[in-house]
Amino acid sequence: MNSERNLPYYDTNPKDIFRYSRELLGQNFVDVLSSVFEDDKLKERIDYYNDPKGKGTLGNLLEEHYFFYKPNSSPEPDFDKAGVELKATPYETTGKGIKAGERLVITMIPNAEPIETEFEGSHLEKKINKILMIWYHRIKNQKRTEHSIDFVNLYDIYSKVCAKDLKIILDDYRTIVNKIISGNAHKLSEGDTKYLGACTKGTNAAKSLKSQYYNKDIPAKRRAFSLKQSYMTYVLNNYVQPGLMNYDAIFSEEELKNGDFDKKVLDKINLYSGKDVYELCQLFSVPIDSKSKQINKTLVNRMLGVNTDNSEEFQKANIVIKTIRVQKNGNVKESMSFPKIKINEFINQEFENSYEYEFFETTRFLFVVFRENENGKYVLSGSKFWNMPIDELEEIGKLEWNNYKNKFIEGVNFNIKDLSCGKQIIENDLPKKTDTKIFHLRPHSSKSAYLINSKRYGNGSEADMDLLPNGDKMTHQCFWLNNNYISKIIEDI
DNA sequence: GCATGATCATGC
DNA sequence: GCATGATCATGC
Repeated sequence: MNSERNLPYYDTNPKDIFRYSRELLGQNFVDVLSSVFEDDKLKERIDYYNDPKGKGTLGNLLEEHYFFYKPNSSPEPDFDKAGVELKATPYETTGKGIKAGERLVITMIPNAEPIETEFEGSHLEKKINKILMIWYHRIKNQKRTEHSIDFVNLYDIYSKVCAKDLKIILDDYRTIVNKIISGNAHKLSEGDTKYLGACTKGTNAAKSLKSQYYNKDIPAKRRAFSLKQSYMTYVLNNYVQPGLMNYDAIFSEEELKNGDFDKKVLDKINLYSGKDVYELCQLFSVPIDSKSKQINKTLVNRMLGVNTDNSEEFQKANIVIKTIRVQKNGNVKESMSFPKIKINEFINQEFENSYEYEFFETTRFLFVVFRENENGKYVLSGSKFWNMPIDELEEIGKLEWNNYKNKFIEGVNFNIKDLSCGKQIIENDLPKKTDTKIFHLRPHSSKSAYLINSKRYGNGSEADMDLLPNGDKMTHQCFWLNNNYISKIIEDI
């Protein structure tokens, strides 16, 4: 069909497509349209692609008006003769550099028919093995068509640089396929896997449940295979613009030959089970500083054989290392903190689109447990990977999250309490940890600071406070994963 | 001994 | 100075 068209490039060879694509560099999407349309028609097209409710995506724009083929949702690659899939994808600038703006959605996971058990020869393989990535700079409040196209790369999963990634992607494919075949498609979550994820499709995924092929009783959200945002950030900073990020890798290609990344990680840590923190410090020549709060995390990185704060694989997979101390009495010593919230953003979100939902759905944790022995020393007892089960997140998590949101909207009341030691603490009537099962909200700042009825309290500064709807301010808050919830997760290690 | 509010340590 | 990870301290 393509042969009938008079294309400005050969669409049978990936290299020709790539060369032609590179001519986009430095242009924005208006430039692309301007070379094809004039006047009213140009204006109409620009408006069409800027309409946030419209179906025209920037990817469609390029397909239709730069590569000159009709957008389709076929399971075949976009450039079928060359076997190349086209993806326009955003990147963003952050304080620390650049990051991928989104996960890269590849192709729908079938729900009405069997899933292909082998990656090789699958629909996914056809769509993912060669991807022409066209990266545009997404800037807040800028019109979509004005984003500039800054990078173009041909991602080849079978290339040398991706060799290690492929092993992990194959692991991930197996994980997802196994969950679907066992009739658990409704329990899929992006946190289940490392580079390849099963993401929900559409903003109303929760409302558009479909019956699953392997379990007729329980419907599941429609999901798509995607490359996780954390992985895309790595691709951007290492394959597209090499040298921007540097992390030590845990494994060589040879070590990953047979897959099974998770087990190999756990083995590396469990090798040191039974040793206390003091012994481990000596073993890894880590200075012993009793006041250091991150010594255990440093030790975990050493056990994994990396000298950077995080490893390449964990960075790509959005795996977060959390060290956990369990006291003699069996209790987890502390709840686990997360980034602080911004109350005025928090109350204007729906749970399904919230930072917390996104965080817990996509993040995979490596819990490393240190248990206190009879001498009061903390001894490494083991480790496990964990991500929050999606049903807990969507039922209990949602309820608890909404209780906080509603309380903020309704109004927070304070009680100023003078302690006998001369200090003052400010109590509030937000839901308490005891009211929750999974997570609770608590202060998180360097100092406490409040503005209540125009009066200041606490030792902190303006920067320690967050604005409430009624104009009062309170110390920055963040969600904490309850220590007793964590206890149950790690009781077997 | 635990819950809750307050604060510390580190790296950039 | 701030984000992040982690831990402390008081009162019940």
